[in-house]
Amino acid sequence: MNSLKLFARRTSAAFYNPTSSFSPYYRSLSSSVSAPPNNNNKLFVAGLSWSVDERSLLDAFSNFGEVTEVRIMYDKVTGRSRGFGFVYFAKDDFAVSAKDAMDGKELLGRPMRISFAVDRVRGDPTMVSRIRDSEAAIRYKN
DNA sequence: GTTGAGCGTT
Repeated sequence: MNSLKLFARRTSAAFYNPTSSFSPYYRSLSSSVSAPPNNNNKLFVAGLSWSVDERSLLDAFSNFGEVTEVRIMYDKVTGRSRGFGFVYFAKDDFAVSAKDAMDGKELLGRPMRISFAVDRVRGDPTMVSRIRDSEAAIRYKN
């Protein structure tokens, strides 16, 4: 019974909508005190060409400010790129301007889709807000 | 020699 309710709640669109009172983020929005689900200094970069490595990703993003770390996710067995990665900036402003400039731009022939990274939480599946990043960045500011 | 939406390690 309870597990059924939980399933229904988690699969509802309201659960994933931070503006909904069904969402676990609703309280943090109301109080604007808790940690935001989005990191404004970490970028999630998807749509990467298989041949893009961390070096070329760093080169592409280091013009916008200090990049503290770059990661590309590789397949455990084949060792090939999974086509997405993360870029960590020293400041939020760097990430914001990098996203604005690079989102949709091509790297090695493929357009990158960039958004602000969400924190992965142990256990639960990662929840990605369905609202636009630009909107989220404003909404979750501080 | 392949594929193409996505939110990850210690």
